Amino acid sequence: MSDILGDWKRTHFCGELRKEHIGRQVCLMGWVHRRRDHGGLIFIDLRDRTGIAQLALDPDRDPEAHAKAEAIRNEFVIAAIGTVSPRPQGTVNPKMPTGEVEIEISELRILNIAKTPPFMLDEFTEVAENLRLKYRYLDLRREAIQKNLILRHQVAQTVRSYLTDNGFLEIETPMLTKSTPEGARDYLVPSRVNLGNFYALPQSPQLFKQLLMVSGFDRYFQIVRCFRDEDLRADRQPEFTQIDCELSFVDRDDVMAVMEGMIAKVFKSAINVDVILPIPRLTFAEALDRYGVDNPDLRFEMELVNLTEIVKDSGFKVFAEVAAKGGLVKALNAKGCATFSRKELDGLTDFVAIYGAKGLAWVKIQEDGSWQSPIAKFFTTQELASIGAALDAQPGDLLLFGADKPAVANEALGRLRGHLGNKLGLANPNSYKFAWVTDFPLLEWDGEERRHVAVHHPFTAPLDEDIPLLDTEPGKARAKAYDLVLNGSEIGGGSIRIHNQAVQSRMFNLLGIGEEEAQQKFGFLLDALEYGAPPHGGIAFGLDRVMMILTGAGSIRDVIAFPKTQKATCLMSEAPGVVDEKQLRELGIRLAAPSQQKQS
RNA sequence: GGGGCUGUAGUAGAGUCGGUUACAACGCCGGCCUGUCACGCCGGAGGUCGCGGGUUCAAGUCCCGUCAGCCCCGCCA
Repeated sequence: MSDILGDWKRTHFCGELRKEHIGRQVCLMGWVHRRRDHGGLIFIDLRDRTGIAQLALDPDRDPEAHAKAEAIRNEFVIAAIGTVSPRPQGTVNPKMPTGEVEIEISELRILNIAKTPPFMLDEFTEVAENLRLKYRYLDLRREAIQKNLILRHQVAQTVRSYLTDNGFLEIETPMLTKSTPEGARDYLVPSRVNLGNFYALPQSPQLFKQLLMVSGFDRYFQIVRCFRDEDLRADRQPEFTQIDCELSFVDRDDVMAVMEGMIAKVFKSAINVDVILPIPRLTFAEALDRYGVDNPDLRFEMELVNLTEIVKDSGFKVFAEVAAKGGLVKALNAKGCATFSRKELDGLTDFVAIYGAKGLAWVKIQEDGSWQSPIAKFFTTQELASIGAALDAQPGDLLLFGADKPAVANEALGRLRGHLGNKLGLANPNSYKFAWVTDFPLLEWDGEERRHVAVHHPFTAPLDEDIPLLDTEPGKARAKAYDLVLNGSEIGGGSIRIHNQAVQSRMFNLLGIGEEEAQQKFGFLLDALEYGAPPHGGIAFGLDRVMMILTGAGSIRDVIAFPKTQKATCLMSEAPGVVDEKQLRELGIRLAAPSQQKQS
């Protein structure tokens, strides 16, 4: 049924043919996107990764090729030789880049037939994602997702050339490495030659890149896969890609300056957006105060306002008690939203409840300036005036209040701010607002484990002026850490590292990692720090998240060729799967009782 | 571990208050058609209503459970 390729050589890609090619004899190869059979004349839209070209088969001109074309169906793989011709007057298709020409086919070869695909591969058909993932190789033929992956390649190329131009060396680090405490759950790989021992897949090449600095490579980068066995989200996959960088003899400003240059170059080359440098900075404390979260969407205002001082002595017990217990009373002004219905307000209350808020007080400012609100009656005229002034309340505005422990009040209102920004269309999808967030706390108290844990990671250096705090109030020490935030998404983060063995040991101590454990888990790093480690620091960007923003993808799966489902399975390969008893025996592994295993 | 949404021909959907043979579109198959481009016209085939149980004279529809996909909380240094 199908023909051999023979000695045919492709001369052009489908999407590149233009008026300039008229008169040329060309040989195209690709997939049949669509066939239009007029009884006599047959048109075939031939597709490859560059686009679509129209093949014209005329029974009068070449009966043999035309007869062959009658059997052709969608997604057949064909090769065609013909002459690039102008389309007749009035039949030019301005919607297609190749719409001014067509190829008058003289010879046709069917290189492979194809079953009818389980779903249409055109740009119009919405397909359930589980089906797309099962037939991923077909889904990947579709233009939208091909464009994403092609852009991803271009971004990777831009990154490589920028970093190379700036003295970075691309060096690979192990995939089979050692499990370390702290951080995410590891993916483990059993060792056959060391029965009972396990490698861990890297959560990031953190320790190795620091050791490369100790080795004197000065600047390192890697576009590298990382693995974290945690639950998935729309922007989180168990294996994901980092643009991982480390630099020697630098402080924070040096890292941020080099890296924002890279980001600017990527955005210019990928989507022709000019990133204004330097990227503005705000401290973690300021971000929380003004936006409630450490990854604010800066495309719109609607900042949070702290009303704790104004309401702490008010007659509204809910607010007064929160203030008395050290909590926060904050509010935001949803401009022009006094028209919200009761149902919409309930929806907002449900939304903040997700983040632990027990309620959401509201005030609608009426056209006559009066306050419609269940809580207005609890405040004095003076208090109302102060609240109104603090929030710049105007007729038609909707004021929304949260009162809780600082963490809950900030997160609930901060997330509400982001939610409203999207709902009200304040977040312009064509706008790109970057910010560095700096001065993160070094440590965070873990109530469950009753110990401090590192906010960034255990190798992050404290601010020089906060080092004395490590002995007195470690929880107040700030870190030389920085995140790059874009449109409400954290796209990168890094820090200056501890390069002094004594400080690193002290850090482990603060984290409740004993000397023996530190030696066992991180001994090689501690040793290395004693052999002349330069001051160094670095950063890692989430390439997948960057690509989501550059492509406008709603899901991380749309920028990854073969992604996993929310349950971390691959619907195409059906990974993970069971393995032979023999394989397990070689690894010295015996499975727990079947009742403890997932049925499959 | 928890909350929510979805599941009906190959695809994406409609299906009212539980009531006749589950509907139209796209795709597919056949026929016709020499300038279409999401071609058009005529005809045809195609269904375990995710799966299991229950209520009922009667279930796509109501109830319970379960599976899968998605979104979220926890988790993700």
